[in-house]
Amino acid sequence: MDFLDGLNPQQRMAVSAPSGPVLVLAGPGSGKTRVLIHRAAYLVRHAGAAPRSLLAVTFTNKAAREMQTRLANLLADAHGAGLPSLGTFHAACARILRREADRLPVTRDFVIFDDSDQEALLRQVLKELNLDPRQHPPGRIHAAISSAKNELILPEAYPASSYVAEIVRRAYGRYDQLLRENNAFDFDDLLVWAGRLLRENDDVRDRYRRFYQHILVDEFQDTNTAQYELLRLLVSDEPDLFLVGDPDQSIYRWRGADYRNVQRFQKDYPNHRVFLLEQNYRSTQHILDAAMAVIDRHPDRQKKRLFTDRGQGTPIVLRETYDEQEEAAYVVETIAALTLQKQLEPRDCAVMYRTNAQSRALEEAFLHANLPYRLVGAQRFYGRREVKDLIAYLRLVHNPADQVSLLRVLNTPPRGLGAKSIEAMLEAAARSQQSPGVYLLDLGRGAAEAPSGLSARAAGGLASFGQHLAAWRERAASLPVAELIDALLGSVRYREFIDDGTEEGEDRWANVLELRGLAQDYIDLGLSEFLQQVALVSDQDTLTETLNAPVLLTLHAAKGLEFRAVFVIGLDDGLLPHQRSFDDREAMAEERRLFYVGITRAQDFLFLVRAFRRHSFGTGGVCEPSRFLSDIPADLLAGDAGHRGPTRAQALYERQTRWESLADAPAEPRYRAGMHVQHSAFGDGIVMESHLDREDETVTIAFGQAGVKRLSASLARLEVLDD
DNA sequence: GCATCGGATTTTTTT
DNA sequence: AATCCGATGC
Repeated sequence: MDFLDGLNPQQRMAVSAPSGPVLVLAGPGSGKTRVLIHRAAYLVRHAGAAPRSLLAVTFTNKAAREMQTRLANLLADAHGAGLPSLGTFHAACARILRREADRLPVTRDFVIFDDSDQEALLRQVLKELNLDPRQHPPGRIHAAISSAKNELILPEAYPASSYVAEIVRRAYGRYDQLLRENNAFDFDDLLVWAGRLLRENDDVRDRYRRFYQHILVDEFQDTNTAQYELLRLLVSDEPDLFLVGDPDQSIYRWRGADYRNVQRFQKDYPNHRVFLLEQNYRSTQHILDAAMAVIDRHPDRQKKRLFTDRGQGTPIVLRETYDEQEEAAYVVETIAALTLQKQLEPRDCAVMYRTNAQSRALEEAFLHANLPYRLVGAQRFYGRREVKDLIAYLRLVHNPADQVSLLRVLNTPPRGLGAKSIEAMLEAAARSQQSPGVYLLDLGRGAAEAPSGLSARAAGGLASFGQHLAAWRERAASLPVAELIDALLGSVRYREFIDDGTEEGEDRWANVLELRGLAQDYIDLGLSEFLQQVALVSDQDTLTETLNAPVLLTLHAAKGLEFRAVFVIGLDDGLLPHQRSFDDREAMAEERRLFYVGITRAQDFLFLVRAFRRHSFGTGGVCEPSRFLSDIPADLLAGDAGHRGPTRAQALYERQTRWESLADAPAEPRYRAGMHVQHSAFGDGIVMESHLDREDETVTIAFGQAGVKRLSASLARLEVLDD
């Protein structure tokens, strides 16, 4: 079969374009991922490219994974020649940096600092510089440093244009220094240093240029300066660059993304070709018309005309509710009604909002209705304390120079090492010109002098920690990660610390075991690769595909997804567009695009919802409808936009009756009592009970070895052996 | 060294 | 309103 079949003429032209710089401007739902994947396949099948000479980069792991699977299918019989390199910008950079570590101010064992590590390090910096973290919030300084890095501005070049800027400049310099001392890169460094490596080492650059002859980029509108420069360094003078993107969907400006890279590219590569994908395969014409009405108000943009052959569809519903409770109730009720009428499945529905805080009212409403839901983002698995603790232990074992991790675990669980002992230890380490971790190792085997002025107990505690660390390091060299974790947890009696017998304690311990299970799943990965995996994979992936429930997510998180029914809630001026964007033209334009992204996620049904009154920060206020709403022509809309006032009692009553009928028609649990399952850490077991809760399925299993455990189905990776 | 209290803070967050 | 951080007191 020819894989150009099934593509429309525009898609086909883009896919089979001659080698060279290509820009595909693709409207929402126009099959841009499809085009990217087919282009990769085309290069291998028709242009005779070696799969390995392809590099495809995406922004999310999810996109990378999807591409991987689909590409593997397309290239199924061309196996043996290997598969293209495929991953996120950050993962690709980490791979390169690891390989070329001897040219860098870190060792091959460097670790990757995430946001909370970065903030911890910044707190340390502020302390050193005698700055009050209240007046200079670490988060804000971190943001400033991050955008400087994304703009490729080095600390020395950071403009000290104001007092605050001077503070940032100094913090930035010291922060970077400390990162090197910790043998660490932060997220942004991965891009910055990969670029630096290629810029400063001609031989390395030539090597990669020869190796990657074809580069493909997804969501190009979201690249930042560092990423764009990196691309320029990676391609030769006659580049085969295939970029896919949509400037109308650029929503990460505040993270340094610059859709003007699209224009920059057109200027830098005057011989490029542009392809426009305008046919939409996702939404009804009503939805597209509304989307275009919103985005056409956007100044200076290349106009795209979106069309579909899916027909007009149903009108868009605009609904004004009294407050956020009624807003949430309306959403739940409507989803309930749609699913009861069998118009669609619960999983076909999504609720999108501007800020995470808005999920709260929704969660309560779903909870009250006894309906399950799936929440994207918010409470992150890797953000949980116990998970971070364990990762910090592993990182310390892997890289004793990692001071941030050391300080995190040194007294966790408490072992009598308080602020004073730690200070003395840091001082002694500095005096012996060692990183604190290495110093503790020395102290453990009696090769270093104990810190002065400490109680025997504290000094003993430090030495004993050093001995433990040495023992773990020894084991790390020979044991799989999962077994190292066992040894570690056992020797610090972590379970006793975290699991206090309450339900919460059990959950915490279960999270620890899930991480262990993950290590078991990636049994082939060494400690280094495992840590990198953990650092670069976010848990957007925790989204359970199997649970049949509506999805709650921010508009940002919704990009790239589609649902039959979409509710965009909180359409109030001040929320969308967000108040903080009011006085910034560019920011307002981005709010508009954000709304556009939300609208264009919908396939069949679109609900736009707002509340007359909204409680924020304790004070309840009356709000105006979003200014974007007036851009949508009235003839596309249905609903009761003029209806105001407290209909709560009535709504409450209705809710009650509908929920009762719904309670017995929830989504199906995946596991049933009596099933025989296998867990990577606990072995074989029998399911005793399983139920759906808010965003997941909780399974109670009796394991032969490990006893009875309650696990969450989305994380546990259970394998069903037989029912 | 740990618990508790008080005060400040509150956009979005691919990696 | 709720949460998180830091300082204070035991």
